[in-house]
Amino acid sequence: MKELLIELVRKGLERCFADGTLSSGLLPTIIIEKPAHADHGDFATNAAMLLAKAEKKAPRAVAETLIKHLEGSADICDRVEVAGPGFINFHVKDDAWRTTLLAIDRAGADYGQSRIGGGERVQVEFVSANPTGPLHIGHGRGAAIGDTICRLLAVTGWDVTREFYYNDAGQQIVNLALSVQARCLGLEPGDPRWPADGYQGDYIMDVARSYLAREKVDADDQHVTAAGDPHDLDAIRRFAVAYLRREQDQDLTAFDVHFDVYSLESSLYADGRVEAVVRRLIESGHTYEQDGALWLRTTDFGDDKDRVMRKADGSYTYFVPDVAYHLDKWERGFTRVINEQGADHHSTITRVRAGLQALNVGVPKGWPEYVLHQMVTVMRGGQEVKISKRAGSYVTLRDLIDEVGRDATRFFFVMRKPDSQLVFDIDLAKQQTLDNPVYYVQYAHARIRSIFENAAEKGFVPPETGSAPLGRLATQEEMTIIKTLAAFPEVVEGSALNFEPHRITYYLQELAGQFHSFYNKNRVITEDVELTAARLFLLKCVARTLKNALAMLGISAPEKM
RNA sequence: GCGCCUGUAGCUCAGCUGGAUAGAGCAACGGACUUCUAAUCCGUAGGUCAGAGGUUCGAAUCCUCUCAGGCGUGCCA
Repeated sequence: MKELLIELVRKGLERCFADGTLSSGLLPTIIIEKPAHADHGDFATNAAMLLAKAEKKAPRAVAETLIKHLEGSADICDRVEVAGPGFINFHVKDDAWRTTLLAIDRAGADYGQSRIGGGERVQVEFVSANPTGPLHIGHGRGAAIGDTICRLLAVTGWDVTREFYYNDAGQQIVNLALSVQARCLGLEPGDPRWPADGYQGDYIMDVARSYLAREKVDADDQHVTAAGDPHDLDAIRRFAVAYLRREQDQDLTAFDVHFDVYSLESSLYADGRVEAVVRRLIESGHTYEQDGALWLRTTDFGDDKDRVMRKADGSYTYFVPDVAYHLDKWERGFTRVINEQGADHHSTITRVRAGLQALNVGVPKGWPEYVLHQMVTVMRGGQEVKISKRAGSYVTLRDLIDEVGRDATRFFFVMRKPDSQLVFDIDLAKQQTLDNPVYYVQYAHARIRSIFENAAEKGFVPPETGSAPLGRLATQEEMTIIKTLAAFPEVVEGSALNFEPHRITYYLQELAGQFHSFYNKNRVITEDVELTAARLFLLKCVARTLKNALAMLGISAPEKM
């Protein structure tokens, strides 16, 4: 609908310029928006106000001129009028609105999709948790946001690759192996022989027990059988990594999050990519030695201080393999890469980009793109649940899924825009009441299915496309719903382009609310066969749109509740 | 000190990239079940958009400064 009007206005302006009634010839970017108030019509454009200055005429006068040159508007609109300081308001015909239902029904499961991505490849890296413990609530938010962004990009025409990167080589992993070994030997935290930075969580005991029992673990990307020898630290390390990766995979699977590619930091060292990047950075002239360390002059690329690449002990700081990894992404041909991360790691952005710029291989300055999510605090019983990773006490993603369910957990994680800190109220998420938005939305879907079941018993079936007497849809509630349904593709597009999954949750709540409102005022199944058919058709479109939107969030649309 | 994020109704948050009279859900108050799911709906009340300047036809939105909170600012990741 919006596109039709943009085209209408554009042609109108061209006519004005052609016959000289408007002289500037400046074609502004035509913006069609939805006015805040219903009396201002369905759509409005500010084109005349934008042109007023160049035309040296009053905005309203420009608007009047433009309206006279809009041809074909009568097909779509009842009224087109100048309003306020110079807006042009479009009042779209009810029939034009009703017609959109046919397109929705025809599109079916594809309704809401578009091709703005043009089939371009895009890689999204998210979660990327190190295999040193279970996924916590912060990873959960990252998983939900990252996966939803992938789903949104996929339905808007991108070719999406989901990637998970993890560190299986650094000091953290050594600490992990030492911790498991300590447990194998029966040590406990506090023992003088307990490793200095050991992991104290109980899950370490599970790893040790499994290792000693010579179990075999299958992660998505790793398959390891335990050696069982408590003195073989290398074998313990390999086993522990695979074990914890498997745990993470199980959690992610339960969350309906799946990856196409796993990238290991160790592989960057093993095949020399890290060394190669260091060599190329030195050749670039952006490095120097000082205090026994090798530095990258990241201040050449907007950082506020230079950063150490190679420490005095000869090992590399974390961002060097990060640069090597991102160079690899670039060389794999991903011109578009999005990294979803916690905002607590935002300092890596400048460093990774600086490293890539220093390499001078044609990487654009803003590449890769980042979506950062702010912290999550967990509330239970009105109290904040404190997180202490060292002591091993924190709310895991698994806890949440088990306790509040996958659907509610996913909904809550994407309900706020990533930039906002999120308060995850476990009690609220668990409630199966109207306070809980995910149930509110799902209930709308289940309710419609229930109506269909009821209708079927009376011999009514939602009509096929084209055969529905749409003209019978005339109440205010019905028209409101139709207009909301018609806006869905734009909402999806905006949500995808801005990496803002929360827009879908707001849309869902709005549509569900409008349906509930309609339901309470109108009966669907009545003696009036035509009206019944029309309303069943409308509800078919509502259920379809709810289901499609929920699917974009990885949330189910239940038939019954 | 510096960088990033945030500040909108009592609470939790939207506000479509600068539009017309700033919205929703909770909480509060008052209503609606002999009818397709009351897990619902209808109504009332609630605002110095943190504050001060600026940009322009027009600012919650853009710029500057101030205040408050979070996160970073490591030869940790």
